[in-house]
Amino acid sequence: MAIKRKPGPVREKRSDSRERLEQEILEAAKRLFAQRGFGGVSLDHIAREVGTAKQNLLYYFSSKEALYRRVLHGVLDVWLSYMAAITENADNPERALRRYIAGKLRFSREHPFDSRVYANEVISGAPLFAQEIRDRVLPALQADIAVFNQWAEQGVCRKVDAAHLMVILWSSTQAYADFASQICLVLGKSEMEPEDFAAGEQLLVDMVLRTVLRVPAQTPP
Amino acid sequence: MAIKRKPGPVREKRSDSRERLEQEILEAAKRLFAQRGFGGVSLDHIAREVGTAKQNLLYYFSSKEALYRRVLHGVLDVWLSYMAAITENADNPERALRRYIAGKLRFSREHPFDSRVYANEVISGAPLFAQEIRDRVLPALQADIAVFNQWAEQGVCRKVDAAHLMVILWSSTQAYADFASQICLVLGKSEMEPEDFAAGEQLLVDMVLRTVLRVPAQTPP
DNA sequence: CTCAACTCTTACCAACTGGTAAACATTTGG
DNA sequence: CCAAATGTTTACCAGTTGGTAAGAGTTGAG
Repeated sequence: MAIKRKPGPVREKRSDSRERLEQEILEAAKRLFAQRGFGGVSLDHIAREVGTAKQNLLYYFSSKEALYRRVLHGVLDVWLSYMAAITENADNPERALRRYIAGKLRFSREHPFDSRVYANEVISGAPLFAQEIRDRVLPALQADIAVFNQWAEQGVCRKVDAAHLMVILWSSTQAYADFASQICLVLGKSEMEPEDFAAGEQLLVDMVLRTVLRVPAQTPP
Repeated sequence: MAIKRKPGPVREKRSDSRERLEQEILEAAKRLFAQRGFGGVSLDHIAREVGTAKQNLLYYFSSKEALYRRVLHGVLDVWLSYMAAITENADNPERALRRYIAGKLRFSREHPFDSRVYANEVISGAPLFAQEIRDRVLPALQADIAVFNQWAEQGVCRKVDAAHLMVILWSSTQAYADFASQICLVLGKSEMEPEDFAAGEQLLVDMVLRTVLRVPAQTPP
């Protein structure tokens, strides 16, 4: 549990060590915030998880809220890094949508804690997060919506309410991280497996392409 | 803020008064748990909201966890009461799906706090809730899935992965309660209006019917 | 009217909360 | 090797946490 401060044969530079511990703290904090929300986690709790003292956290992060904000910021970095598919494939709606959905589901599978931290924050009204969502998420999203509207105008796809389509895409892909415990109960498994993600992806892609595309996609019957 | 304990002209029976206060406590607790999660709310906090003392909560509910469980139980009551559409309309897939989606969205609009309490609990792994989900939600859900499979066998609708369809239906309808703050940001409003729910409903119904039905639904083009 | 049951309040408690101050230990540049 | 910068620990704090014990008010049935 407790981490070794003295490294192996090669001496670790102090700045490296600092960064490593900082990352460990952020990771542990993320896990715990994801599970219990901001108010349900104490600094002591996080510190114990990392194997150091609470006061040491406050050396690295000036307050609990500051730590939480750093976690949120990191979560958003990861989140956004999975979101570029639509604008990158603006010339090909089908590919754009397929990749977008695949990316978001990959995010849910690879970063469930990030997804849950995000969800917790939004559910509680995003008191600390609204500004950052406005600054970083909204522009990306509005670019996506603009691409949709462009497709519709060009007649290459059906006119849909792009904002609500995004809501549906988001929520159903994130559900595979946030509501994993419930999906497991439904599927009768203790843990989700790759094929479950694949099944969800296939269905969601099918639904979206049927709705959005003018010409049927080359889906297996 | 503080509630009057002395009632109006007609004297209130003791048992009525008790029940009323109990309900008030449950309501306040639900609101707060919805926003901050179990760990983020203190008994004192709830008590102040109701206008009584923390110790009085502990007279009505033996512990914080007991109170929380009661809230969860009530949430599930409401949740389930909106869920019967599919089995009730097993003879008519289109109507069943339309009503199911409409019902779940109505739940999100009319009971956002219930939805959020549910979401918080599931996100944190449903430690206290798993059994009740197994006992009360799963049967209803499996009945719905069975209806889907029956439709598919009868050839009246396309073969879809019913479990994952339910996941998508759930998550996207609940998103209109749980992620309301984010949807508002996207829509550029401070609050969602009935037409926003209607727009989401229309799109979701469209997507589902296109995917599930063999013959196109009578949707306006 | 009386008394027992019920409701609510006061007084506590030990454990924990986020946070501060300062002493101590360790590295590192010069 | 030394001093200054960088980390870590110890000691502490006032406020809050969930929970207990016991007393004070209030109510309704007989």
